[in-house]
Amino acid sequence: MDVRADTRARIEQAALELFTRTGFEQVTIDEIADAAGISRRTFFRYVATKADAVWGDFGSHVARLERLLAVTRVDQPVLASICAAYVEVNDYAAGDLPILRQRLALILGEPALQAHSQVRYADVDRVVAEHVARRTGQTPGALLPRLVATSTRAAATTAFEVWLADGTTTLADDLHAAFDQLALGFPGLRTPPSRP
Amino acid sequence: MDVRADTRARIEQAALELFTRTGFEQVTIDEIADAAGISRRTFFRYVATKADAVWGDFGSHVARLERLLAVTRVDQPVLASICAAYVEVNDYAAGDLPILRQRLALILGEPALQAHSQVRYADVDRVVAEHVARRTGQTPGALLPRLVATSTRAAATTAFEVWLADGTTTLADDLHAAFDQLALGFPGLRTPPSRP
DNA sequence: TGCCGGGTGGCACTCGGTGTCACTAACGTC
DNA sequence: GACGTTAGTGACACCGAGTGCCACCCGGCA
Repeated sequence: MDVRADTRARIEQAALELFTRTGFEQVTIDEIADAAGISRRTFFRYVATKADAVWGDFGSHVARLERLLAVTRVDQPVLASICAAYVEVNDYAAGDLPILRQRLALILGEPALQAHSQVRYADVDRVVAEHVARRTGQTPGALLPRLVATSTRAAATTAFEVWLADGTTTLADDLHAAFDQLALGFPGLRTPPSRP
Repeated sequence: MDVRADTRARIEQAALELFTRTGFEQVTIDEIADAAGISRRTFFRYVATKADAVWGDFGSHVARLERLLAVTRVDQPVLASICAAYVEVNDYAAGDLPILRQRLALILGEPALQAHSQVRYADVDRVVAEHVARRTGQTPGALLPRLVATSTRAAATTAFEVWLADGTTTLADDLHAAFDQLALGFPGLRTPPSRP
């Protein structure tokens, strides 16, 4: 089982490097396989699709988010609990930030990966919607749980974009900033461009 | 040019019918082409990808949204202007609602089409973000314009989902309900499940 | 008649993704 | 030591989406 983890890491590393250098669409599975020292067939034994090579094990991320949401205190506002969970899940060590940047740049920049992300985010939305439903006593399919799930994810995605583009801010700060706007109904919209 | 519009309509009609009956992934381009009475090669002259057969000319939709946003009055709240534009763009005639339902069921239900929708929505987000940027004097890449764009689209998508699943409500009502929640910072979260 | 341009179909090709089979290297059992 | 088992791998064939290229047809026009 150690071999598997090793080759999987080699695949992801090779894919990430080739994608960022040449562009997602331009890179062929054979090229990734060659770079990773495996065959084309073996590539698909480790990674379901080409796009999945960029997302590590996102499933465990979602599972962690779900666990965090399950143990939130009831006296905490719902949006705050979701924000805290997002922040915690995305609390990377400083050494991992460069790879995170690389991944995010691909996911947010390459159209094919943008498209694929929707499928991945569907799991996140489901988990958040169930959390909101539990908290408000509604069904997960009702308007409010769905809306909170999709718009908080929109907030998180936007925070990621800003964090990636800016380069000086903290991911946690950007997440908090986005969630604050959301929770207060966009007070920034009522602030004119220039006024002391 | 009349021939083109006709065959294009035949393609979309055949695709929509086959997709809803058999499922998006199961249907082959050859089958759509056969049903539309054209060759496989001609199919791709009218429709860029298999997924595009479901989205009519979404580009004109986005252009209409952009025009509507451009002429909004300055004294109208920004979120209200976006909501009104969404409602207006999606104001279908009663006779077109069945086809809209069919389309939406596919787009929101089939994973492959969900994924593709992300690319389509990127244009909508850009238009809305530019509108918000104009109104607030910020750049379209700043946090607030991006966030408003993505979360209003999330609201619209959720409204579509609820409208599709419910069957008794009006699309305009669902859109207004979602935007109201958003504009007020989710007052529904502060309402306990059962209390007179 | 010849020319031209739009619309079309056929064909070959690339590439992502899947199913199948054979091979090898462990590993334990008799 | 011979044997079956199992995990991991590679080779091959196959399917479907999408693209490039070329030949064809047909209506308009000089």
